[in-house]
Parts: sequence; structure tokens; C-alpha cells
Amino acid sequence: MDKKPFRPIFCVPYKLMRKKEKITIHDIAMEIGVTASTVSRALNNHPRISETTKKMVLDAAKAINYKPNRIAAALRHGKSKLIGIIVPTINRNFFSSIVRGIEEQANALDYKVMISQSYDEYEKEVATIEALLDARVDGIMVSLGKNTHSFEHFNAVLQKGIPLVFFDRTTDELNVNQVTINDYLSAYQATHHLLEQGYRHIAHFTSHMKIRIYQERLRGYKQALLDNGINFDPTLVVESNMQLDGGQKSTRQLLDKNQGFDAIFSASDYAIVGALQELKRINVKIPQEVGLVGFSNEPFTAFTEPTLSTVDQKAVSIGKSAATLFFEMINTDQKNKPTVKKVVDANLIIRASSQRF
Amino acid sequence: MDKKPFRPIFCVPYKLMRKKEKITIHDIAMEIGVTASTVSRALNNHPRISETTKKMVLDAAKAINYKPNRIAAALRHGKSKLIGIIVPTINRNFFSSIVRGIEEQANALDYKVMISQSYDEYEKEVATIEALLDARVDGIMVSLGKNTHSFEHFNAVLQKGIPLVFFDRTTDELNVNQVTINDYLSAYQATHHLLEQGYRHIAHFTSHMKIRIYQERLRGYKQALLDNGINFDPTLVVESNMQLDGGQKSTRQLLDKNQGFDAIFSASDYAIVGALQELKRINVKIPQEVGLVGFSNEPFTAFTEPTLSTVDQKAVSIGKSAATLFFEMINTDQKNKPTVKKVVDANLIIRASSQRF
DNA sequence: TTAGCAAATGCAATCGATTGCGCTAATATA
DNA sequence: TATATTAGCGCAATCGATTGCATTTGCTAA
Repeated sequence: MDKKPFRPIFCVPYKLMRKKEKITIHDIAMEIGVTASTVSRALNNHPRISETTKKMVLDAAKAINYKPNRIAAALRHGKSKLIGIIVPTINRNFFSSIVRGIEEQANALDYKVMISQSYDEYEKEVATIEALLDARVDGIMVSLGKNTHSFEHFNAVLQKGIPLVFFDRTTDELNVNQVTINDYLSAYQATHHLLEQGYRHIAHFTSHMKIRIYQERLRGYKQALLDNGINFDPTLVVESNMQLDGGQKSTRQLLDKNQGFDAIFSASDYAIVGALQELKRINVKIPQEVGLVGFSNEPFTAFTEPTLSTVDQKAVSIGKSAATLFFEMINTDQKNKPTVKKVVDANLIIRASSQRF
Repeated sequence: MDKKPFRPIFCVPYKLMRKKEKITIHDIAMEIGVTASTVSRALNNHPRISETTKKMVLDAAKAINYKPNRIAAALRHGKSKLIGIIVPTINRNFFSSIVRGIEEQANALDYKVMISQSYDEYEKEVATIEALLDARVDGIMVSLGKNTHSFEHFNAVLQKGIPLVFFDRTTDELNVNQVTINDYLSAYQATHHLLEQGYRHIAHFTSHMKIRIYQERLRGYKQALLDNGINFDPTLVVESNMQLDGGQKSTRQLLDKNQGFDAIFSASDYAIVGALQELKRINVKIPQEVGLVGFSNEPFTAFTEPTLSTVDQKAVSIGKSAATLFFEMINTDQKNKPTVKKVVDANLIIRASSQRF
């Protein structure tokens, strides 16, 4: 018969005894001869546990490589320490930078982040809200999709008392805490800049008027015209999907209608690139004949020929503000609190596409 | 004394009795007069529960708006139904498309996805792995960061038997299932294309040789030269960070060294844009004097002047393949299974920057 | 010496879902 | 008719951490 391997009788270090089963507070408890309650309290730095015991627990925990099971904790006190983020698409410098800002704050507070994309589809947004609720997130941060014109799906969130924060793409139809940039001011400055450069017939590319940012950008554009004694011409405002092809279409539309225009201020960088392409195609000189300003400071705006003026939205700031606001909600009773609307200032970045002088 | 509020004795519909506390299987059980066990089994379609009961349970669940608590379930069977994804940065069309591919498959199987960015920082990657383990994800999918030259942090994952899949940016130092594109072939085709267009002194922009994709792209480039009777010239290979500035620097480097070159095949779109800018700055004609081909088909490559040839990596395919591979691992015993390495073919997209004829 | 008190820890229930085992009643087989 | 079998469901333990309340121990004050 096989000889059994030598097995010492005396106490074997715990670490060596176990194979690789999961290690719980009970193991720590057994190790140092207390109960799981004490271990739990020690790990949570409960005042009624002696310093001696705490040290023993901490040492033992480290020794046997204990990792808390946050699922068990989540079940117990009903908090998952997860927060859900919904953005139209993460494939945008602006949004991914916001997410980064949020992530950093969240991780510092021991929260994990679940990122979801709505792809600007209403149905996907609804489904995602449901999925996040399903995953029992402790709170949700959203930038609305372009096609979201109904907001009932947020009622479930509100009713459950789950903290909800909107950032950038928000709505006034819902009374929700939010962080946005000063779209009005940025648009005003962009338009004002074009006027300063001597452009007089400035077109504006915009999107769905249901979305606050587009309303605001239009408002800033109009006000800048007004303040400079220029008549607002509604035929110079073109609505599109704000993608590359949308910008191309809008430009052709302006050209076809023989609308005299010498500049375009677009509420999106993608659309302004579309405009740039169309105009170059027919040999319009940028910025001599037509000036262009976009919005978002997407990286590619520095790659085009000529480089594009745009508005930098300070995404990381927005992310941080939104996260700060969010964690205030998490940590304090939200009843009877007024809705908070933070506004972050943006930066106009002047590049070649709008500089005649 | 206060009069107690009127409380009817007769049966009140459950829905109206409760306020808004959480609804559990016990509530369903009480509603239809069975135990929680039965409800649980009914909901999970257990064969030993009669169809009648199942229907009653399902109806009651719907009626009182029951939502399963996946945290409790997770605790019970030790599976969180969460999968972690780590990418260098989500702010890239390629990666966000991959993520989309993964997400779609995951959601279909009732898994949630946690996306994290390593920002190409080794420390952040290590921390993220730990965070995901901490969150008790059921599996992890990773595209390695550029600065990751040590892989011990994956051992914890492997040892716990948690499914791990690498995609795109992988390594051979670890025996892990992976999905990549055919970098070798793509590079070969790109170089071959440049040769066909009559370019003879083709430079190559690359990055850390520790990363498999860069090795492979270099290999493809070399082989194409060889097969066409061109001598490989190591001084034409420049290593950089593969960002815009890296591409600029590499280009200046080639120019300064007075290296005669008439084309560049870059392993990154960002770097090729940098090259484009530098060359245009000194009035080099593209593609007449120098031909350019990038890699990744980032959207902006279609926006530049001239538009850039590049390699489309079919990100969604990669995402889907990776997810498929991953869920095979989740669902089957991985012991004694050989390592799987899937390779997806890519597409060379020929645009203006490399077309002389 | 003893009630009184505080500090330190243990006991046991709890969070919600799952599941092995056991029980009952009905149907089948001998 | 008596025993097997099976369908259908309940009981109670379990996952790991937390926490209100009870208990123990040591010490102080009366």
C-alpha cells in the first residue's frame, strides 16, 4: 500500500491548511479565537472593540489573505456600492473624459462604476435604466440620448429614492439635480468671435430642440447676433443629426437654397467637419470665405485642414462636479432638498478655421 | 387618545397593503399560499413544480411587480453575473466598438458588464484587476496596456479559476485564451499596397516590442518587403508612443536623420496623423511625394486632408468573438482545455493618402 | 462585600434567494 | 390489497457580513 505522506500533528499555519476555498470572516475568527461578530466589528473599526483585538484581526486578515465579500455586505445593508452611468456613446472624447472624472471620485470612495451606452436610442436607454435597477445600483448618472423625449423611465428611479444626476444632456421636464456647461455663454462667445472676425451671415447647425443644450446654444447664438445689431435669420438655422453626414447635408441644404452665408457655428464638431468637407469639395476657402466653429473639442478638430475652432467643455470638470453632487446625494437625506443645477464654464478655442486676421 | 386608523379585516389586495418596501419571493409566496422555496423553483422553471403553480407564481410576481434581487442570488450561488472589461482607453472607436460587441452578447445572457480603463498605465491596470476581483466579477476580459510588461497581476485571476480572455493587445508570456486580428497579414497587405503604388523606401512607426500586435505588424511589414525584393532597413523603423505627438516626433526624426523615405506605414492612426501634419508643414505632397497608411480606421482618418488609408480591425467582430469565447469558458469546465487563440481578419481601407495612381 | 456600571465580546437573527432532503398524497405495479 | 413509485411541495440550512441585544468580565463606589 501507498505510504501516506507525513503529516505533522502540531499546529499547522492556517494558510497552509486550506487549499483555495474562499476565506471569510469566520476563518479569521477561528484563527484568533473570537467570533465572526467581533471580526466584523474590528474590520469596520467599531469603537467597542479593543485596540488589541483589532490589531489581531487585521494581522490575521492579512496573513490568510482575506478579501471582504462585498456581495454579502451588499445584501445585508441593501447597498451595492455600485453606481450606474449612462451616456449616449462612450466613443467620444467628451463623454469618456467625464466618465473618467466620475470614476476617479467614485473609486476614492470605494464605489464601482457600471458604464452603459444608450447609443442615443430611446429604447436602449429605457432598457439600460431597468438593467441598472436590476443590478441594484445605489445611484444613476445620466446624459440623455438625443431621441429621449419621454422621461417616465426615470420615475422608477425617483420613486425608489435612488439618487439620480443628469449631466450635460439634461431636460427641464424632470426635476433632477444636474451639471451642465454654460452652453448659452459658450455659444454666445463663439458667435461673438465670428462677428469680431467680420463674418456677418452666420449659419447655425443644431439638433432636436427638446434637448436643453441645443436650445441654449441657439439662444446664445441669437443673443450674440442681437447684441451686435444683426438680424436673426431663421433660414440660417439648420437641424440635423449632428453627425458627419448631417453636417454635410445641412451644408448642401444651405448651398442649394442659395442662402448667403459666410460662417457656420455648429453645435457639434462632427457636423462642422461635414461642413468643412462639403465646402472644400467646391473649393470654398476656409477661413477666408467661410468661417467655421464647432463644439466639443473632439481631438480630431486639431487634425483637420485647416484646424477647427471649437468649444472645450472641460469634461473632467463636469465629471468631477457631477460626482461631487452625486455623492452629496448619497450621503445626505434628499427629502425637502431643492434641486441643484450646477453650471460649469467652457472655453472657446480659436484655431485656423475662424481666423481671418 | 388617538383613534387608530380603520383597518379592514377582510382580505385587501396585497398590492394596496404594502407601501413601497422591497418585494421578495416571500411576498409572492404569501400571496398565493405556498412557500418561498416553491416560488423560487417556479421562477427558475424547476421541473418538479406543476405548471399550475408556475403560472400562479408568474402572475403574482407580475401583479405585485416583483424584481429578483440578484445580489441575494449572487451570494447564494457565488456568481455575480458581472463581467469586467479592461481596455487601455474607451475613448477610441476601436475599443468602444469592441465593448459594444461584448455588451450585446453579455446582456443577451443576462450578464452585466463593468468597463474600466487602464489609461495604458501599469499601476492602474493592476489596481483595476484587484477592483474587479473585489467586485466579485465572474470573469474578466482585457486588452493590455502599453506599459504592461509584467503579468503577475493576472495570476490571482487565473488561480481563482476566473475566466480570463485577452483581446487585441495580448501577450505570449501568459497562457490565456485570446482573440486578435491578423496583425501580421494586415501589415503585410498595407505594405504590399504601398509597394504596388510604387513606394520603395517605406518607413514603419511602431511601439513597444513587448506588445504582440506591434511585433506582428512589424513582422508583416518586413515580410512584405522581403517578398518584393526590398531590403529591410532598420533605421526606417521608429518607435514612439503612437500618439499624435509621437508621430510628429518620429517624422522629424526621419527627416533630421535625412533618411530617404517615400512612405510611412504606421501601426497607429494617431501617429500617422502626426506624420501628416509634419509633412504638410514642410510642404511635402501627399500622396505624390510620400504615401501614408495608418492602422485602426479611427473615424478621423476620413476627415483629414487628404483622407488616410488605414486598416479596419472589425472591432465588433472581435468583441463578439471574444464574448463567445468567454461564455464558452464560463459554461464549461476549463480544466485540461488547450488555450484558444482566435484570429479575425481585418480590412485594408485604401484612401487618398496612399493612392498615386 | 456587593450592587452598579462600563467595556469587550458573543448570540442569533437578518438580508433574499437557493437547494438537499424529507414528507405527503396520488398513481402505478404486483 | 399492499407496496413502490413519483409528482409536488415544505423545512431548514446556506451563502458571508452585519447588528440589536444579551452576556461576561473587571473595576469602582457604596
